[in-house]
Amino acid sequence: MSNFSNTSDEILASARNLIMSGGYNGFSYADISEVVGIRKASIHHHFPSKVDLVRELVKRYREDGQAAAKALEQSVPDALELLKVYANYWAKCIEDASRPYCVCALLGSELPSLPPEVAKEVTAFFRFISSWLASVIERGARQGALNLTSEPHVEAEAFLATVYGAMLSARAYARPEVFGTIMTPALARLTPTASR
Amino acid sequence: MSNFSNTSDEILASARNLIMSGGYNGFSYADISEVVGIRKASIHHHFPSKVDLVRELVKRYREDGQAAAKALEQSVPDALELLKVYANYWAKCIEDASRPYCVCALLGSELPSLPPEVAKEVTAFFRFISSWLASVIERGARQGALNLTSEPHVEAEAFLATVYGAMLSARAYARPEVFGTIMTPALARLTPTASR
DNA sequence: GACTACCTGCCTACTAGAAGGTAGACACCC
DNA sequence: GGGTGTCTACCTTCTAGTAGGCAGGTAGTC
Repeated sequence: MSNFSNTSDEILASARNLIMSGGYNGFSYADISEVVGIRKASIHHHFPSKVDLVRELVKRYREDGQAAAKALEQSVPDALELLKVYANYWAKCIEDASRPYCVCALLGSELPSLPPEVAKEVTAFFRFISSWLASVIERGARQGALNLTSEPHVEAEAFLATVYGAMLSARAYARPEVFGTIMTPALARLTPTASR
Repeated sequence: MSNFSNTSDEILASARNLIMSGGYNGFSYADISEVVGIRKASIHHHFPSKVDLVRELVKRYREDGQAAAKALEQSVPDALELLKVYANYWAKCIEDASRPYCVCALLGSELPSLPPEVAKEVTAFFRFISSWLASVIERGARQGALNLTSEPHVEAEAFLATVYGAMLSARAYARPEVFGTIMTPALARLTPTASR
């Protein structure tokens, strides 16, 4: 509560960036030490093991997501608008290359080879994000703000899959705009016919 | 051309399985040597470096995909049916856990940290699969076998993203049936209204 | 105020094991 | 005899992780 520019936060931030580009086995304590400007041993002081570090990282990632979701629901009452804001968040991240990939998308695909403690957190992230989207979509359907063709939870899974698939495509082709190309019609499909 | 049960094929097959679960940095020559029952040095005889091994692996993966796509187009003339067969191939792979993930999906998400030679092959795979899907969808639209709401190449990107996103979700929740849950409505949406 | 004790964050120096890779020998086969 | 496939033995570099020391700050006690 005293130190302003917290070292352990810097460690987590650089680990996040490194995972974002190469996954769990794609970075080492040496990589972090170079970025943060600290010795390897000092990282172990903050996070005794690599599992501790990544577990904490994913836990916070989920908690931050949960807080952002809550804030978003209060500031954006319209469900369709909310989904657009969510999609747009990723579009911006990918386009300006600031956070061009979701940490959990990468860890999720590596899931079978991840240490179980980390895998648990990653699964928890996906459960959160999918149930949040389902609740948003369910509410939107009740209010007539969304045009659904399936059950809300199915639409939520489809929407999530589209976002994460679009993220992969944007990366695989090295063409950030692909994300928008895929998301625009996906959002149009959810727009009520009256306002279309 | 002489050896029946080719050792280098066995090496490639086990590398494929290992990459499928943990990505490029998630396996080592020692892992392969255990599976194949051969010494590390013998693997270097077939594939001098790890880059050689994975480059060849992805190249063949793409070539096999191209051959399968060609064969599929001849045996399944209807575009919608073809997309169903393609989706069903992955559904089966995920459900019986034989090949529960696309090698290139994993390598694609790790793209920025991959050796450039490997990255090139992975990008080539995505370019192939997306242009193949676009051609199938374009043909289907011309023949009235598909119901499109966007340009064929946009529909192709959306379809591909859905497949790969659904793959990730199935893995992230450890629930194989999620793949089908997402793909069924996606395919229904492409079905012409007359036959719906 | 001074002494002691502890805590925090960082350091140097080190370890064991795993990583990718090499050198060279042996056996088999055309 | 030359090519192919395998082996043992080895190398270098990187990996996560440990041991122990030191500086600076804080808190308690006389």
